Amino acid sequence: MVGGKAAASETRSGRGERAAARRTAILDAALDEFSARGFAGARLDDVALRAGVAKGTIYLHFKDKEALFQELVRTMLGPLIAGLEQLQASDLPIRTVLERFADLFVREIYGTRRRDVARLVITEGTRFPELAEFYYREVVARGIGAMRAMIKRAVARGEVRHEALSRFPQLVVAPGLVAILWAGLFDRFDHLDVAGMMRAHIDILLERRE
Amino acid sequence: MVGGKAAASETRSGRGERAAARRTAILDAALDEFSARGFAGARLDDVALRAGVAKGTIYLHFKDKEALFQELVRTMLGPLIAGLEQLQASDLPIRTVLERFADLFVREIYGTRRRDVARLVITEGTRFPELAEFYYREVVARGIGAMRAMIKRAVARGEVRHEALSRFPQLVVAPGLVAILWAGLFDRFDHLDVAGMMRAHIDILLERRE
Amino acid sequence: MVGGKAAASETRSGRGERAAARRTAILDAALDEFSARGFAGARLDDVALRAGVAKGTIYLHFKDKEALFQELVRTMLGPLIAGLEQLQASDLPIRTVLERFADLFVREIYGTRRRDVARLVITEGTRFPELAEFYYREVVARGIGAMRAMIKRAVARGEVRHEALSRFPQLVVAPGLVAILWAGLFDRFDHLDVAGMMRAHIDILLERRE
Amino acid sequence: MVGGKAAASETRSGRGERAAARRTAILDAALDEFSARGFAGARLDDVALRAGVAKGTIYLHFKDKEALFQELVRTMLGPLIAGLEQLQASDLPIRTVLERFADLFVREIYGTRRRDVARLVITEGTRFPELAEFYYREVVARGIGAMRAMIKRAVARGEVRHEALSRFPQLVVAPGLVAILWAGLFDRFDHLDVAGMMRAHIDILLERRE
DNA sequence: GATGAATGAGGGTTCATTCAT
DNA sequence: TATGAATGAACCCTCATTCAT
Repeated sequence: MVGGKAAASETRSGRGERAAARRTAILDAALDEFSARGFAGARLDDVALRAGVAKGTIYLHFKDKEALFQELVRTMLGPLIAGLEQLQASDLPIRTVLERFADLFVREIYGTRRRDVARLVITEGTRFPELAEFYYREVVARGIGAMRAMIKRAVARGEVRHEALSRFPQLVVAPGLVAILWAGLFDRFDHLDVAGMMRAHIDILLERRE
Repeated sequence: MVGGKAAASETRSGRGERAAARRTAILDAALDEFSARGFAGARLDDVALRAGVAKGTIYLHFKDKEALFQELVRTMLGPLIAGLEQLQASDLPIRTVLERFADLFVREIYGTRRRDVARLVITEGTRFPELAEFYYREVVARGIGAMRAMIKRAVARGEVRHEALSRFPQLVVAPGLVAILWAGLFDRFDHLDVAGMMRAHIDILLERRE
Repeated sequence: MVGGKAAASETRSGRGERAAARRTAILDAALDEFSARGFAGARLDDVALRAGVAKGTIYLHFKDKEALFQELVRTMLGPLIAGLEQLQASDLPIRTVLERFADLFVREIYGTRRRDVARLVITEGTRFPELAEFYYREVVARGIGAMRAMIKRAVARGEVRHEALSRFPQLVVAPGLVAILWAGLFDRFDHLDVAGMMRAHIDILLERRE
Repeated sequence: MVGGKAAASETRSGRGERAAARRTAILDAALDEFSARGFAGARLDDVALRAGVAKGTIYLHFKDKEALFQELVRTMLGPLIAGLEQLQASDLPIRTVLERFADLFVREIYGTRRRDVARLVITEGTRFPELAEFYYREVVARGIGAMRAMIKRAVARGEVRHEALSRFPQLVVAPGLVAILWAGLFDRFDHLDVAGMMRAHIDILLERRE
């Protein structure tokens, strides 16, 4: 993404710009390597090679391997957290909310490299207890809470018939997890039409029959 | 040398019995360590310590670290594959099948150490392409196929209204995945009633309302 | 000192014996390297090479580079501390005490590898504050105290005329320091007859004229 | 380019003056760092930080880390060498010479940063053979020679009774070494009155009793 | 001259694997 | 068979040195 050879043509761009580009290149490369080999299995040598920088350069931007990993996650998933807040407040019909949610998921996570970051959170979470805790507090607990509130309202309005769904909002997001894991493990054998699956899922939750 | 000094202390249990016990102890210990630290992060030193054997002993039973990991998975999940076959043939009502399936999952996977093995397959699958392929072929493809066949029959019988479900049997097992991942990541913050969730899930799929 | 080739002929010697021999070989090699290059400059690779072991073997015996250094010092100078206690109690004529002291120094420190260890304490002490403190408490403070007590007694008996000497017992041991430092820095240019210097020193302190 | 934009801000102080100030700042900072961590342990990053210059600037003034070290020593101890020559020629009473010598030591070395430089020569001398050789030739050999000559004269005059002292002039300077080393290692535990010790030392050498 | 980002060789440490006992 | 000391390749990280700006 940021090639060494391009330096000459970048004469114009300022120092900070180049530094940011390098940082991004390192994060990109790190995502590739962590995804392919996991945190412990990834080698910073390979990250550097892939990013087109020297090994030492990584340490100009990140304190150590763990910081690189954590910043990778924060940088890429952080912005999504803000987006979550809006859903909570919305008073739209539940179908609209779920469709937007599914659409957001497919376009902003499943369809981007964030999918791999999410996979990393899932697969490495156990080894980074604070990371798991952070995501529980900032994303999961809030998301589950918001979802539960919306479902309760939808039940009250008669939009949702399964009252039990409010006790297990996890059921709403379960297909998203399956999509992310399937992509990493089995998509090469059998491609999964995630958008279609999400639509079917919503139809089932809301009892629309074909 | 055979039948030498050690004979007296071997009393009843045969050599093979002791060897098997050791093998099991190593697999048990390996599961603990791999679960806690991942494949790359686990140390055979710790596995040996936990198993109560010397480090070298591991190599008498397993070719190397990777073989230990693969055999751990095969040993613990293998028997389940056989069980899967039976479901396929059954001609019971879909609700009964799903309830048995959920029950089986909760008792035989979620409630046992197999849960951790399943987690390992999910979290380390990417680093073991053949493992992923093996599980795709032996478990996932077959399971998805069987599930799809059953759903189609159920749709034909009018037991299931959502025809799209047969296109995405993944939706049926999605909560199982959530349960396994939740247990490893967030259960310490917020315990999940998995059996309850599975019941709610089935009710939603089959449109029973409370 | 402990050659790898000799292994075959050591079949008889027990495991612990070999381990001790290796430990000694590593300490020997470490002393050489630390003496030649200082703590920071010494490479464990070279220590291992010189000791005839693999680099990893060092870590079977010592936690890390610093522990190796500290144990080197403790192992080699520790026994001397015990010897110090005896001098304190003695009621012999001051000349006898000083002569024995000088003799002990020349034979047990200056004439052995302990000389290099002592040099290391002096040259690296600043970088190992606890080491410096340990030696201050265990060796220097006690030694100075014992020396002062003996000098006071000697002054009272008329064996020593310079009462100020009891205020600065450091003057008694100063030539020992010079000897140790001279050996490391200048002996190759100009050999110093340490035993002779110590005799002259005592004569001066006790005012015997030739 | 020469006499360009910077000219205005340079007002009175010439370019050379500023360069010299920088050089001095670097040497000062280097002394601090080398003293605290030794040659190998000191980081040029820290030297630059402490000197208030960029890391690269050090290389405008010194070829490399070793040159910085060597120049530090030469710059600070060089002037003393000249002073040594005078003593040799003097024909004053030995007591006067020794008192001046002690006074010079306390004021010009022990009481200044030269004390730390001297410590460095002692502690790092082994790792810089040419430095050790240089100091042997320029300082030690000459100093010892001058001292010996003076002592012989003093013996001839009857000022000194211990003829052996001329064989071991090291005994005259030994307390100076003790002072320098004590300052770095133990002064924080037990302060040493160096001036008092030097006076006592001279009294002992010259047999004045209290 | 001055800067500080970038480099990459080097070194401490870990750990899977081997093998003599 | 079982052991665990020994090995050494591999990897993270540091830091002296360079060089484009």
